[in-house]
Amino acid sequence: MAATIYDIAKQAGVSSSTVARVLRGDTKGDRRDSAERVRRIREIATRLGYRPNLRARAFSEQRTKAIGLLYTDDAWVFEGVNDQVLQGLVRQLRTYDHHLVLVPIDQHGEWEELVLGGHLDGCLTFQFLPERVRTLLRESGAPCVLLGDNSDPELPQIVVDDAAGAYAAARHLLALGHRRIGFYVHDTVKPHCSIRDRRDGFEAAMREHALEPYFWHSSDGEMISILIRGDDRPTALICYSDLESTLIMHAMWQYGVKVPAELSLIGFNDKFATKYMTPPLTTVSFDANRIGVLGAQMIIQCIGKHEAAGDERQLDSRQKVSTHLIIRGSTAAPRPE
Amino acid sequence: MAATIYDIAKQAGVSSSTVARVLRGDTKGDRRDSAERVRRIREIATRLGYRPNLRARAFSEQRTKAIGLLYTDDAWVFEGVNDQVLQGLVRQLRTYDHHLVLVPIDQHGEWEELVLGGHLDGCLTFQFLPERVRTLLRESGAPCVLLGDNSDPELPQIVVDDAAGAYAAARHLLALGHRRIGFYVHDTVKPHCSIRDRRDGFEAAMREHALEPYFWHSSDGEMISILIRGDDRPTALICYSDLESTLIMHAMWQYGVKVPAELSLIGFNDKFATKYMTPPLTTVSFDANRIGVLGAQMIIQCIGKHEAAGDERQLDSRQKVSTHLIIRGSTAAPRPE
DNA sequence: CTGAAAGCGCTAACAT
DNA sequence: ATGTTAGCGCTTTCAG
Repeated sequence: MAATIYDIAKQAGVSSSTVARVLRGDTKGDRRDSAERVRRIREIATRLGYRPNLRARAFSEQRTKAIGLLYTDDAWVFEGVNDQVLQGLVRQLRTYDHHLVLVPIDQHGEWEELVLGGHLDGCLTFQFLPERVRTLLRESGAPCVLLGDNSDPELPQIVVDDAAGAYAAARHLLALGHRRIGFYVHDTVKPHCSIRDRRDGFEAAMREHALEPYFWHSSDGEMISILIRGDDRPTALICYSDLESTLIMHAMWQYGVKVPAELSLIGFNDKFATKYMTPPLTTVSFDANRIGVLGAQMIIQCIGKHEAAGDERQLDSRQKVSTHLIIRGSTAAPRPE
Repeated sequence: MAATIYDIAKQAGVSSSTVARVLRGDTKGDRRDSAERVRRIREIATRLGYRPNLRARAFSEQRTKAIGLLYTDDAWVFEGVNDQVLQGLVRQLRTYDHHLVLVPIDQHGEWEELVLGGHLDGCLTFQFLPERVRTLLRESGAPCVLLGDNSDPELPQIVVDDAAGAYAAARHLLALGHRRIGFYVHDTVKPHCSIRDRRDGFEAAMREHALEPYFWHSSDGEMISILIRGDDRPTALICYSDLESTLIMHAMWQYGVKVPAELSLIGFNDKFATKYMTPPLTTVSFDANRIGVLGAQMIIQCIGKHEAAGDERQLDSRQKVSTHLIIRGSTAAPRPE
């Protein structure tokens, strides 16, 4: 049986609240005897291997120090760059003495218990959540922060400057002399604000040159057939993510279309493997880890338990993470026609 | 303010324990008036939007339904195939009404509070943990299950049949006619039982043919220089993971060594992208998701709270997940010399 | 079948 | 500065 403050109190011959105070470090004891007592209490606590019972504390303080990461789609959390967001998030939360709980939102609604039952002090999410979820969240009173999503202006959020990234990508291609440039999103990609934002950035750059901004939201099969059709095919393609880049790069290799000589390719996200593609992929990159770090700061701030450590300045409720273009081997000037 | 069982009790004119029982479904009420009461209590609970307070319940029941995933190395959790393990784990735990907490083990030892403070009913880990961690775990009384690790025979574990996978890989190469075959591990790979196991499987196959089982544990630079040196270089390489495959495949492309004509390559793990490498990678695959599912079942079984739903048979405390070889384009018969 | 009451271990307001 | 006491909301035993 684990030791409690009562056990310590009994052995030390003091009251439990004294023990609690001493152990919390709330001891201004200047007087001699007091200091001695403090020392003894500490000593007994150590000897007994005392550890505060977190369940009791959570009950008493009415908070668990648990932050939930809500998601409906596993792939979106684990398969993209969001794994890096997760890393940053978890580590940063630990520095605030909080921990992260993974909460997949399923049909059965067990997750509702978690949220409404007060097990979570706050929530984070990568995605625009179903209306029902958002209603429940509001009801629960737990604050919620959006990670890499700007679909709900009401919520504090960490967003990526996707538009700037796509704009830079397009400008790079334009500078190389490309004119027929397309933007491609695989049709299995779930709706997300980044699609809109990246497309916007791309189109802005094209408009500046009065060029047609081709856009495809289709299966890889369809996209590939467009790319290998001889006439009027784009000479450069900006892909929504590294998924598309991978598929297209592979298909071009199969069909003998040379990258970058016959087709320039730009991806998004800079996943590890794309650096080792043949050729290495030119890609738009951003510091995903930082999204997690900022998200952690933001949710802690929202919970408002931050007050004690008031040394950090307030974060604005909308943080933007910048993007930058990494130029590698998959882009080059188009072949003269 | 959230409604409690007392609020309901007052409105229904019954005691709180009656409410608790009814809400738990522990109602054998056959008698007329009783059934009516039950109905009314339920009705009031719904109207008040009652949700059991999880913090109070955790305190009372002395368990949180939280399972911790302990890890020291972010990469090992998020960057390999373990993300799939995670997916399976989280989903399966939900079906048991438990949730997963990510617990990075850091220097500062805040994680100790979590474990020793009784916030976790059980633990899982991918890695052989530092001695100190294991001691504390034992002390805390929370059961611990190993995922894809067999380094501690005392603990229940889910392991991968890595030896069989490597054996199959080697047999495939031998059948193609290769004789100089190597096994390569990148020197940044952290120590893990799978290295030993895969190597063992490889060596077993080589021994059957009385062939020398080359083994390298080195930087990619060193490995590459061996592969491009003309004489006596291996004609086939089994890589410890897809990391090595990716690096080697890329380097061979750079140096103009044809895969598979001049070098056959086999990877491990079957990550998404390897299917789209040029050429597509022959690889050893296993159902990573299943490791998570089994891990969840195992830890729940260890916690012993499973008893209520005794419909499932006991799991043996050592589960093995099988591997199989996926033959794609990166392996072929060696060039005649 | 129902109600009363103890207990889970800690925090915090209040009294000394 | 220290002790007393009242919660926090649920589960569970024990009477009735």
